[in-house]
Amino acid sequence: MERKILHVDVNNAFLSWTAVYMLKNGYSIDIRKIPSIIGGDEERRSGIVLAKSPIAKKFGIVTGEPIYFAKKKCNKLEVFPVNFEIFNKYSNDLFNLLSQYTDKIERFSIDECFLDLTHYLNGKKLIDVAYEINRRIEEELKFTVNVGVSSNKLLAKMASDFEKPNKVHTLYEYEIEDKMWPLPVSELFMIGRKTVPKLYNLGIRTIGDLAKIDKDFLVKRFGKFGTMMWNYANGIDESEVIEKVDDPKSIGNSVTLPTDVTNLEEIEKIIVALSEQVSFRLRKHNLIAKTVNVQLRTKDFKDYSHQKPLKFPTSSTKEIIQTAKEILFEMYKKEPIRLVGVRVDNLENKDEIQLSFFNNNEKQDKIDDVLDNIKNKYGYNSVTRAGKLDVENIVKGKEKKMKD
DNA sequence: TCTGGGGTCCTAGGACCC
DNA sequence: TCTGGGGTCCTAGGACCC
Repeated sequence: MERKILHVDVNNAFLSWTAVYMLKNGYSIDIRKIPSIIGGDEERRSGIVLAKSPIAKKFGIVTGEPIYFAKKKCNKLEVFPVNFEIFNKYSNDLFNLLSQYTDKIERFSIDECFLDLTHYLNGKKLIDVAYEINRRIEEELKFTVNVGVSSNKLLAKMASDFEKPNKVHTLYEYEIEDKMWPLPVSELFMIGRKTVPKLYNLGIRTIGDLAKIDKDFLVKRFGKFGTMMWNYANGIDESEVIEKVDDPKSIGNSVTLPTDVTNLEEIEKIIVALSEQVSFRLRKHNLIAKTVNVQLRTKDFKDYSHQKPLKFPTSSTKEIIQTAKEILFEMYKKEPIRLVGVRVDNLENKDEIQLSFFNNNEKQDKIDDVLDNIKNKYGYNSVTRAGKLDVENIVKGKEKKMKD
């Protein structure tokens, strides 16, 4: 039986949400209608474009490029900061509205959802529901979305990417040849900047070229990825819309440093602050980790990562800091470091882990517990170790609030 | 005053075992 | 007595997404 799938994608999400928030709080200009971007902090060396207005786009500004370049393309460009508190609120508003239509809904990212309406249409037509959702979001939430309509997730997602903003598009199987095959192969989901040149070398320029090439040839050349590319180019995708109540598979925190650092003790302090944040989030999910991973990026953008199993699965701040430090000492080669990251992998539910494998250090758990409660009540930065304020500022400064 | 930060998944190659 | 080979697990690195 053919499935009834929608993909809902917020138009210029970060910029639109910031615009809605500002208008609501008395700002008279709609920043969606001027040359504007949402960008990182240039002083912190995280100055890249995260979202752009349609007018900014006309100046040739692209997502991901340095703000410095963007400003050169348009000298009237207005730059607004990131505020994830606002983004999460509007993301939840969107999700709650869409949840009225089906229980089978997947939050694919902060600004995208898949809906499976196969058993939830109650006699309505899928396309009518798509238009209704499109209209209701604009009226009730004051930002716009594109809605893609099809029989699987891949096609619905490709459809929502057609003409923007505020549009509803279908991409059914019988439309693939007309609507999808003429597009450049780079437009296909999962074909990124490294794969495009490889395909070009094989004479593959459009999604249609990819669809028509011999599948076995692609599989020999690209393995599993070849199978996936070929299936996608032919509009084949059996994956289910999954309501993701499931736990994360890894939790990480990384930070670009205001200046390159070569001093090991400095990097160590950063590692401590990052580990604290990671283990705090781990406990929030009631998870324990089996592996710790440390990432370093050198000043010329070379990334290194090393991992190490914890002696026993844990969410203890002390243990995670300890292991992260050991990894750092093993891997650090006296180079100038631009970015430092800590992440935990191989996560398990704390209640499900076998007791014999779980070294239950009640005293340490109690300390983490007390500090977590204070953080939950008064904010993450309310608890700070003596002499660590500078580092906290670097790590937490990323999340600094947008002041009017 | 050039290049974020959060993730997921895959793969090549080495270690180790029988 | 020159060099096996299959299976499994682990690690580092890299691809992609938003």
